Formats: sequence, structure tokens, C-alpha cells
Amino acid sequence: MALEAKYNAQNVEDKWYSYWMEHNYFHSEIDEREPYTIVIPPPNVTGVLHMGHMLNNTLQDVLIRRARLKGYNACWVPGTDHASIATEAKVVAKLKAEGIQKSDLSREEFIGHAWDWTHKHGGIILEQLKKLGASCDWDRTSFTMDDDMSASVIKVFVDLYKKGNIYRGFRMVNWDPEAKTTLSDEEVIYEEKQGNLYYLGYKIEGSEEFVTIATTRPETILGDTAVCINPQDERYTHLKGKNVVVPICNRVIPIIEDEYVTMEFGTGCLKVTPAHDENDKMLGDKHGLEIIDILNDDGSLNSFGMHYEGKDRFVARKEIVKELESLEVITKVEQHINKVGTSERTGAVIEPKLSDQWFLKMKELAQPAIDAVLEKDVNLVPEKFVNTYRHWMENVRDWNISRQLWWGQQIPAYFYGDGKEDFVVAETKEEAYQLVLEKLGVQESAFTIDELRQDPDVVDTWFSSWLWPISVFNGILEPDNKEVNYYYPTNDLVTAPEILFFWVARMIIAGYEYRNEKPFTNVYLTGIVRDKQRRKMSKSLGNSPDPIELMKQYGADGVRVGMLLSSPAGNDLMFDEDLCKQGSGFVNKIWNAYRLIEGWKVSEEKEETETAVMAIQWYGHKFQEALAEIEDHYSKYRISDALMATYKLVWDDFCSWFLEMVKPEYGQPIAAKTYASVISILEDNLRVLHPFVPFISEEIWQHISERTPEEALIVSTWPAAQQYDKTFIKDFDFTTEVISGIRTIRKEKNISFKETISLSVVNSEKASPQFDAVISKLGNLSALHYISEKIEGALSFRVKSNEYFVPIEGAINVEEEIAKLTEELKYTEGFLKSVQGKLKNERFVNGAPEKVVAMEKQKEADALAKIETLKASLSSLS
RNA sequence: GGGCGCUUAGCUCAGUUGGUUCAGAGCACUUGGUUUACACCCAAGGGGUCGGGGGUUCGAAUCCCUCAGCGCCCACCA
Repeated sequence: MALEAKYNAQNVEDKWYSYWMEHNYFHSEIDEREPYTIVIPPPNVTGVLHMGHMLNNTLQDVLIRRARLKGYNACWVPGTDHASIATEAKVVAKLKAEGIQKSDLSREEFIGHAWDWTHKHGGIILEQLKKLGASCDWDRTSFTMDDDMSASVIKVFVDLYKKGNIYRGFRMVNWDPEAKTTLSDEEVIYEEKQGNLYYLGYKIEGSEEFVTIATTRPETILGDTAVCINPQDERYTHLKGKNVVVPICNRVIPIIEDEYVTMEFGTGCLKVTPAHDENDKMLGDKHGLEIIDILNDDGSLNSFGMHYEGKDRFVARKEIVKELESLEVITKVEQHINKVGTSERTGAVIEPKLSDQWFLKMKELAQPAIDAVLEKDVNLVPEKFVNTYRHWMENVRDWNISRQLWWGQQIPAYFYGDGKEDFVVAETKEEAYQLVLEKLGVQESAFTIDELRQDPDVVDTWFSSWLWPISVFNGILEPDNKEVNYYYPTNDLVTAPEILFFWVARMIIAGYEYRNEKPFTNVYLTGIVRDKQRRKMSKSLGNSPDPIELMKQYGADGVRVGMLLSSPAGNDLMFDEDLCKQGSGFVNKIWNAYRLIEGWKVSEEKEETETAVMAIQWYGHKFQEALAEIEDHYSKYRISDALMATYKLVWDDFCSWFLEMVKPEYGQPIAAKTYASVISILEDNLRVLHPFVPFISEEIWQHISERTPEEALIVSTWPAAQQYDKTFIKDFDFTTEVISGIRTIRKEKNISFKETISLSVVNSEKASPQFDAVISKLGNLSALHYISEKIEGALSFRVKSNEYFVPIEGAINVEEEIAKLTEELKYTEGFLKSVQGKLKNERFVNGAPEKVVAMEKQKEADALAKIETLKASLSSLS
């Protein structure tokens, strides 16, 4: 069957992906082999594939395919995340477009819509991953809202509550007025925003005097319950113990004293609004201040906002400024840059808000997770993230895990009264009921189960995904099951540094808490995919190419290579479509190399050529050298370097040198023995190529000969490391220099590559003649002579101290030649001078290691010899 | 404000404990080449005071100090 001249990625890729699926190669089950496990960072269930996923999953697939070839029981668990807030926001928006408000629906109805949405859009992203070639064990596909996953979350919640790690607290939390839910500290993004610092005069009670405070949020004066000064501040000594009047609402509030106030900032006089600022809350608690919350859940002002009631906080701010101006209490307005917290999901400006929420105590839980990373039980790659991780973990604050949403695991807390402590936590309502009866010490008749009210809130999405490496193997509900015991801990985790705290750190915590063991050994942190202008690729900027389109254009193999070409761990990837072009160019190169081999006629009678014999020997060594380098790169997770080493091995060494050497003369057959070696070498190349370009490698592999399903490349073996001869490689390198010299002469003198020439050498280097046949073939020589005297008037070049001559009638330009030689002489003399300078320096001779001194001496001798020959050549010319 | 990291060829980056092969790779660029796998190709070639300055050393891209620029993370300064 003749091969198509042009490689059709689309057809080939679909064909082999189906074949792989059909034969279940991706599926893993417990056996006697050592497992190698990766759990996918579950993408949002309703998300679509973006460039970050492409990078991430290409890396994971490279790792898992290589592990599979290395004989591990490779298991890559795929799945999706229900993404509580993100998905709920999408569903709310969709319903709104249909004229339905969330508040019009019951919880059950809304969740029904959410499931519809999930079923409709969910899993698209997983289908897209298949296009990329992701060899996930699809039988194990999990979803964080699967029944067993949710049950695991509930079990863990109850467990942590019982252990006293989870508590309910009335605390200052981050409130997203758009999603109308609280957020964890990690979900708040601080952005620098240009704002104003308003200086407001508060009238001192019983006096005509004013005291000036500075604020960036003038609307909050309606919630002020004190003004605070530093007791050290002599400017305000006279105010101690007095009261002031808040403008507009005319509330009388005390002046309190606290060291907390920075005298240098603003006026050194601080207004205290305990309901709307964490520090103010702290002051309020300390000084027993009243708490006045002026905001509704949607960010509009409530009745404490007086005539601004119902107006959005930002509208109210503007209008209040106007009123304050008219009251002439604004003494100054300064431009002020401050950091404003915004919601990671909705972008809304976060309001600090006091409310009852569920919190997880982190400090104790974090300790084993800190130790694990510091003791390198868990390796972060690159290592620079260890510091960041440590710093965060050592200063970790309690985690607000409740969300005022419906889409997610509902908190298993049941209320039976109106008191702060009138609740129980249990896995089921029935258990909760029993607990309540016990707690109250009453009979069933006194309190019915229907009177129990489950907390309407759900847990943070990350409170489910932190169990992911355990729960995908059902290790929470059945801690001693065979699967989790076999596959856990997993080997590698590949993810973005953005979620180091959100997810990675918490998984490590959960791992130690629930398995008493790390969840994975290595964490490979990728960079962010950016465009050429270094902007992060995002939907809103519209600067992200569509991965599916890219794969159509360049083939999945091409895009994989493109993604990997420039993505060192932890460094951002400056994505450029040209990288994919380079990738598909590489695929094309592999394809054509195979077309060449495939087209040869094979002859049993024909003898192996000397060149081919040397080529096969050399490539054997070269391949091993490259393999060692590739392995080294892999071991350090330098995947792009491993790819580049493979790229050069295949393109330069295999195609440009090896194939050129074994290639039979035009129209001639190739010796059967040579052919067999070429095929074997090609197959080894395909094995190391496979993790990077799975499709074309399988295509060629299967085309080489008929293979049974057991013999597919995907489940074949990684080449074994062997001893190799470095000297042999070095000698060959010398040979390539000679060939380059011949090519240079041909080019300079315009001698066609088809025209044979004769070469003579003065072999001062005593170079081995073993490669002479190679030189003859690749240099297209008519003859190769060893001579002892230089040839006058011939074209010449040097490799080290060897001199090569190509006698061509009248081809030599004496002047040019003299100029060239003079220049080289000058350079060599300068070089000699610097070497001799070093050798004359006693401190160098005494201080440097012998090896280095000997080397310098050798350099000196070489230079002297070279100068001799150069001078001789010059004198013969002139 | 605290912490971490970066600065090497036009671009993206390697450069392991200072010393063979230390100034490299890929891409881009220049020049020449297509009847014989591939123009998504072949061959040859040009290109960098290793951010600036200072120091340690016989010797520094590599170690120390300092300055400049950039990036990331964390932090409640109104």
C-alpha cells in the first residue's frame, strides 16, 4: 500500500483514537504491576477547552503514556467539577434570559435546572480532550456531584465537625453582592483602583469645633459607631472622652482611643464602622461598640441608609458626597489608590460583612502538609513554589466553607430552634433527629422530624475537590477498599500555580487527614498561557485561539508539540501559532522519513555497504546518548527539553545523518540486513516519540508491519538504557566536520553536489579511517587519499590540525586564500598569547587544579602547531 | 508594606557544585540549492561587553554587595 505523500492528521488521529478506545488500552485495573496514577484537575463541568487545559492535559498525557510504555499500570482518572458558584451563575443567567428569577423557584426546581444544564453542557470538555489524544481511563470518569462523591463530602464535614475542626461563627466574611454569597479569602482578587480619600468634618458634641477624619467609603458613615484616635496623639488630647456627631444621620458616637490607629495616615483620626470593616470590627469588639449594618445582601443600602435606602452602594456614595458637600463638611478630597477586593467569579466589589458562617480551622490540619513539602515527601516543581507554599500555609486563616448557593453539597447541619446553638450536624436527617432528641432530652412526641430545618447553604466547591485524589477511588466512604489502597497515593499532579492554595495545598491536607499519607509525590506547576504581548489568554480579551480549530489546522500531534516546545515548568508560555506550525512541520518530517524507508526495495542478495554498517553502529551509540539525556530531562520534569532532545535526535541525527548514510543509490535496492536494522532503529525512535506525538507514531508503527492488538505501540515498551561508546560518537563528530568542510568548499567554489571531487588529507590527528566510506558517500568523493605533504595550489580546509586538500584546476584565488590564512594566523597568535599569559602567571599554575593547567598546556601546543602549518601554507602561497 | 523570582542572540529559553566540550539550543534572519522522502525541505553562514556598577578569586554568565527594570504571591492600614 503506497503512502499518501501528504500526512492527513485528521483521519489518522480519529482512526487511532477509536482503535485505542476499542482495545481498552486506557483502562486500568488492579494487577501485580506497580501503579502509576494521575488524577486530572477536574475542569468545570460546563466549561470549554481553553489553552490552559491544552497545556495541562498534553503534559499529563505525555507522562501517562511514557509510564505506560515503561510497564507501569498507568491510570489517568478524568472527571469534572460541579463548580458551585460558576455553574450556578450560568444557570441563573440562563433562567433570567428566559424571564425566570431564581427566587421564583424552589430549591428542588432550581437544582433540576442546574442538572439539566450540567447534562446538556457537561462533558463537552471531556470530548474535546479526546481530540487531543488524552489517554484517560474514561471508565473512571468522575464528577464532584456524583452520589458517592457528595456522600464523601458530607461524611468529611460531619467528621471534621465532630473532631471540632469545623465550627459555626459570626464573623467578618467576604460578601459577593452579585452572587449573594460569601467567598473564601482565596476567592477575592485585590485590584488597585483609583479612588478618592475624603476628609470629613465631624462636629464635636457640645462645641462648634470639628474633628476631621479621612475615608475612602463615605457611604459607610451611616454605620459609624465611634471615632478612634491614638492615645499617643497629642493633637487630639483635648478630645478624649468627648462625643462627635455623624453628619447626615446626626448619630452621636464616642471618641475612643486605640494604639491601632496610625497617626501618620490621613488625619490620624479614624471613623469606626464595625459592620463593614474587619479592623473596625476588631475595634468594635474591643471597645464594646454597637454594630450597624447598612447594607442589604444585594449591595444596596437598607433602612439605616435613610433616604438612600434601596440605592446601590456606589450610587449612594456619589449622592452622599454631594450631600456632604452641600453640608460643607468635606474639607478636602485627595486622589488615592487603594486595593479593592473583587469576586473571582463575578467581578463584583466585595463587601466585608458580618454573618453566621461555617469555618474550618486550618492551623492544626496544615502542619503535616507543611512538613510533607518541606521534607520533600511531596515535591513541588519548580522548587521556587516551596517558599510561597510555606508562607501561605504558615499564615493560613480559617477557611470559610459555606456558600449561600444551592448548587453543591448542602451543609448537613439541622436547626431545631432559633438559638445560636440550636443545631446538630449529622449525615442524615434521621440521625440528626435522634441527636436533637438526645440533646433536648425529649420524646419523639415533643418534637417532630419535620420541624428540623437543614441549613440551606452548600459547601465551597473546593471542599469537595480537596478530596478528589481519594474520593475518585472511593477512599472516603470505604477507606480500606482495594482500589484506593492500590492507586493511592498518586504519582504526579499537573496543574496551574493559580490554584496552589485553592486546591493543591488543601488536597495535601486532606490526604494526611484522611489517608495519613500524601495524595501525590510530585506536583508539576505549569505556567500561564499568554499571547505574544504577554497578556493572559482569556475569553474576554478574545486573544485565545480555539483549541479545536488549532487541532484541525495543525493536527493534535502538531499542537501538542507546539504547546510543549516552550513551556518550562512554572514559567509562562508565550503562545504563538508558529509553534504549532513547527509542531506540524516535525510531524511531517517524521512522516516523510518513513515514506523514504517504506519506498525502498529490499534485496536479500545485496551486501551491506560499509557506510551503512558504520551508520548503524553509530546510531546505536547516539540513540543511547540521547536516551540518557531524555531520561534525565524527564526525571527533572523538563518536558520541553525532553521534547527538544527527541526532536533533534529524530530530525538531525536520524534524518539528516543516519538516513543519508544508509540510503541506497537511486533506484538500487537496500540490503535486507541493513533494512532490518533501519526498521528496528525506526521503531526505537517511535517509542520515544510516542508520548509527544502519539498519533503519527502509532500510524507508522502499525504500517511497518501487521500488529496484533497486544503489539500496538501505545502498549509496547520504552527502550532500555544501555552502555554506549562516547569515543565512537566523538570520532563520528570529527567526521561530520570533515563533511561540512567539503560542503563549504563546494558552496564557496560553486561546485555542484552532484559533481564528484577528490580529497586528500594530511592526517596529523591520526583520525581513524573507519569513517572514510561515510566521508566518500556524503561528500560525494571520487577518491580519498592519505598524503604526507600538502598539495600546492589546491583548495584546502582544516579540521583540528588535519589538513584537507581538494585539487581543482585554477580554482584557487591566491589573494583570497592569503587573506583568509592571515586572519586565522592572527587569531591563533592572539589566542596563544592569552594562553601563555595564563601559564606564566604563577598563581594560576599553583592555584588551579592540575587538570586545568594540563589543558592549558595542550592548548598552547595545539596553537603552536597550528601556527606552524599556517605559516607554511602562507609562505608557499606567496 | 512583606516575601519570592526574573534580566544571556531579533524572539522563546538552556547553562547542574566557579575551570575541558562556555558563551549554547530552537525559531527567525542571510546566502546557495528542487529530475532521485520532505520547500512543512537540504546545505552553509551572520548574530550576544550574559541588565548597569563594584567586589571575592589565578579564573565569574555562575559567588557576594549595590543600582535599575520587570513579574508573581501574600498582607486589614482608614
